[in-house]
Amino acid sequence: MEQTFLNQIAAAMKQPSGSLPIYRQLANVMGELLAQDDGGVGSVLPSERSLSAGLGISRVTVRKALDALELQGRLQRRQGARTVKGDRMQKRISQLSGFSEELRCRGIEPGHRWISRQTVLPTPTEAMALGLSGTDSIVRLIRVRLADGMPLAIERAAIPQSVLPSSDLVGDSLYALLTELGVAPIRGVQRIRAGIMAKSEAELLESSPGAPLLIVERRCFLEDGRPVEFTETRYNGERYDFLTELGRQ
Amino acid sequence: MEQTFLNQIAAAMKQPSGSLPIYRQLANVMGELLAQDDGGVGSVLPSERSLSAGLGISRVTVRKALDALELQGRLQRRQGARTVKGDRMQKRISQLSGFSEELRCRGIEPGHRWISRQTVLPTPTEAMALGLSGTDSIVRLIRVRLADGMPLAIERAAIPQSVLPSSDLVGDSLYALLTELGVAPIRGVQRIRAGIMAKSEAELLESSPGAPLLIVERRCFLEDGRPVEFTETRYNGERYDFLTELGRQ
DNA sequence: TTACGCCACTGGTCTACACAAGTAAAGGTC
DNA sequence: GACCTTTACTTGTGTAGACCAGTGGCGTAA
Repeated sequence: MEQTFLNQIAAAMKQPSGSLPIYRQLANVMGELLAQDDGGVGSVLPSERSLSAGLGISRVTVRKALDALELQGRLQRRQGARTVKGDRMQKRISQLSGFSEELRCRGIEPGHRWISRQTVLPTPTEAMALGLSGTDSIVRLIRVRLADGMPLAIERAAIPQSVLPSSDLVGDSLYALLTELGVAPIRGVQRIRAGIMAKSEAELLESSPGAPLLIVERRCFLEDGRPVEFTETRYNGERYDFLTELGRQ
Repeated sequence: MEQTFLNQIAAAMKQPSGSLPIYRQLANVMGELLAQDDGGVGSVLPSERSLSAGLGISRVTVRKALDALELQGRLQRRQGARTVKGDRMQKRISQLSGFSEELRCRGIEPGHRWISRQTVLPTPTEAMALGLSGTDSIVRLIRVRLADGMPLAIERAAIPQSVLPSSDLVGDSLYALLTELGVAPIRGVQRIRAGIMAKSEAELLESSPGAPLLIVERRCFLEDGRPVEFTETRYNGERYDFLTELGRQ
């Protein structure tokens, strides 16, 4: 087992992969093998030293790759004992991903119904969140998000016009468009709170006034700190919840 | 500035701190200094090499400490440019910490009022969450959590009796006790959802029925996967919310 | 058979060095 | 003054080697 694993890694590492650092390549390759591998939780992996020797990579570099994989929960290490495969298959909510992507990961077919899509001036809240003056236009997108055809949430997104020139460009996936434009956000902060459904919201969500709402506000940034998006999503509290992992360290 | 910063670190590092690895000591010390320091975001920190030389620590070790701090968002690094102070002062919810600790970080004085504290048989939900049979006893702790004297949440914790022999041992902080017993949890999963306040809950929280609730269920484990704690906390949705960071990578 | 201790091996920490890649400021040229 | 080049310095990546501490299997002694 160990030898085959090592050979698989060696083979995969030989393929050119765009001049990534070695430790990152190794983490990617091992991550894929861990995902494919049928062996359940607890499968034993090659030791650091045999990886180092077998791949011709220094042990320090191997450890950097393993550090990353351990942080992701893909493997478990214990001093003195062998490194074994980890158990976290679920997505962490701390990942930055679009609504559709997240739902598909849960095995649910995402969808949406547009409520409005226009270029307007921001509300004070939106202007504050995006660091704009009141006279800088934004693109505001409001839609009902569907899960397997049922209304799940009301989403209200604001993007500076300097980032997204026109609301007409937006198709199904906002994230896909932002990626295409080269302004995909990579950092963000998120606030989660509870609320009560108003009558207008209850109609859109096919529920009843007074039902619980899970409200998520999200601000996303580019690497340089430029704000890209401010989104408020009001989930039907009876149909949705969040899973978070609480971390070592 | 740089020299004083270096001296402060050197002084703090001299104090014994329980045989932690050097890189962890350094990360802690620098973390505290970053928190105290009045210099705003962007303050320049000493270079890796000057830290290494000034403290008599190898650069690799210094880098491990800086890696940890960067991961926490306490500082920002850019190849070729100097390392500067970061902007995240808030705690990440993905940290595993007790209620009191978390509130103190927000500058609020925590408190609690016991409702009950007993050794009983688990409910089916608790037994499932803790991986127990229905005949294994648990310690169940129910209390109202206070923030600056105001009721903030109702907390209901279940701990296997094999972990916590008696409910009498529990004082103010459950986490402090678990740490003392050597069974402090280090991993966990958390579910966040919304609900509506019932009459009995509204009385305890000094609110009114129908108000929003933020419900957090948490399962915590030891390193080896042994469950330690299952807690449901029902926060007053009008007085509390969660902040999460969404992550690069 | 059981208990203990040894030992090979594992991951955890640390050092010292080297080169690559990026930044910013000093200095010169026009 | 505006612009470009040089240069000193920064962080990023990688290597080789060392020692420590914990694990688990094997052999030996009770």
